[in-house]
Amino acid sequence: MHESLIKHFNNYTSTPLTVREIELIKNTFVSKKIRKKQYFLQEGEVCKYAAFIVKGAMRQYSVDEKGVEHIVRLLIENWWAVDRESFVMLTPTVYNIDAWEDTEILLVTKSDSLKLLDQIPVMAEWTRKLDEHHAFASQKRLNATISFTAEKRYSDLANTYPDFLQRFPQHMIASFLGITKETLSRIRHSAGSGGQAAKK
Amino acid sequence: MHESLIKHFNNYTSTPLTVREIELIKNTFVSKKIRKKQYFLQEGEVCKYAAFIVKGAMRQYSVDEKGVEHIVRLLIENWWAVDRESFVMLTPTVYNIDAWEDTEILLVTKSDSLKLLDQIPVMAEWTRKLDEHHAFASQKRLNATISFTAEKRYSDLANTYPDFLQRFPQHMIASFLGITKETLSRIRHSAGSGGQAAKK
DNA sequence: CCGTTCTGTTATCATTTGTCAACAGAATTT
DNA sequence: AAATTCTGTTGACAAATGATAACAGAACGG
Repeated sequence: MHESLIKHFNNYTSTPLTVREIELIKNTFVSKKIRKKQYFLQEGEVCKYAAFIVKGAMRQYSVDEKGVEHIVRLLIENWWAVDRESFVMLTPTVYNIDAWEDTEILLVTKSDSLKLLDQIPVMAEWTRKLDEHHAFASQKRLNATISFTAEKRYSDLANTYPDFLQRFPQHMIASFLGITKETLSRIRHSAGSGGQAAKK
Repeated sequence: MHESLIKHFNNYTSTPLTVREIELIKNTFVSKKIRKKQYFLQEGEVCKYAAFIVKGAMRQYSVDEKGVEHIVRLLIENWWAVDRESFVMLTPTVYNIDAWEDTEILLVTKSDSLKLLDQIPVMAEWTRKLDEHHAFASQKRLNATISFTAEKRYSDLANTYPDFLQRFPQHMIASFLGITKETLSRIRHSAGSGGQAAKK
């Protein structure tokens, strides 16, 4: 069950984890299952856990005054479900995170993650790499959002994360792109070129 | 000249820098002046330096096929001008960074920054804090971009970074917000409520 | 099995934003 | 001082997107 997490660590570091370190990690991360539509985090709470997704799919979103959901992240296997600001600063979150598929996650608290950071030397490198990775992705997405048309953003998404289109319904993809589901529907049917419209 | 950089370091760490460490930093960061409209980085280059802005203002932007500039970041004193992906991965950048005011910066190369990371223990903490800070800001901006109207984004900007409105012309603010200058002009004049339209 | 919800599409109309063009005052350059 | 560029505004029109509603098949739950 922890195998994918170990793999994930090793993917981001130059030195593989030792047996002892692996044991430490296995003893620290707690496994949990979340059913479809269950909340992992709700607006107003403090995000007490960071969750590594072993299997399943989740989404992170805010809700505006009109009750409309705005999805800021879609999450699948090997991604982390966490509101980092709330997790690090211990402030109430403005986001909700819930499961879209039945999901299996590995939980760690802030204090436990800090302990691991002390006990496992390569954790520092891992954290840095992951942060960098995250910063790159954010920068790209921001640039795409202000520079590209909705159509281009959709085809980018289709190329970069084709899984998303299979696993999340269109209205969630639309929300993630910052457009309505009707607009996405039209984009898909007009600009059939890049779209996997007819894929079954 | 390096004072603001030292202050900046101490702001992000729990332990102040020692005299020796301060010397090290002063010897590593190279001062440079850039005149208004000069490039610090051009599309296609590798971003060899990270630049701490001591005084002045800069902007980072991409240019699309039609030649339109899309500003992804506006930068002033105590901010870092760098395309992190290019700097870290040594890949060609897709961005341009240039000076909007005559600007004084402190430069560091990747290898020098890694040396400092070895020699100064609190640098690791500093890096982490800065990355976190950056991640929080990115998340917020992303959420704002997909959730809020252009009008709300503008008033948010006016509240969060009032300096920007004074120091950058409106067409840059507009580009930064992902709208045209005409739209921004109209927003400012209709929704006078939150706007500092009449401020001199 | 039936009713309900969910999902995606389409149509119509309203709103927002973009595009193009013209303009005027300010700032800059020569 | 004159010419040029920069900046911000405005108008008219076009294009993109949103809002609302209706619809139908799929998936789901009792």
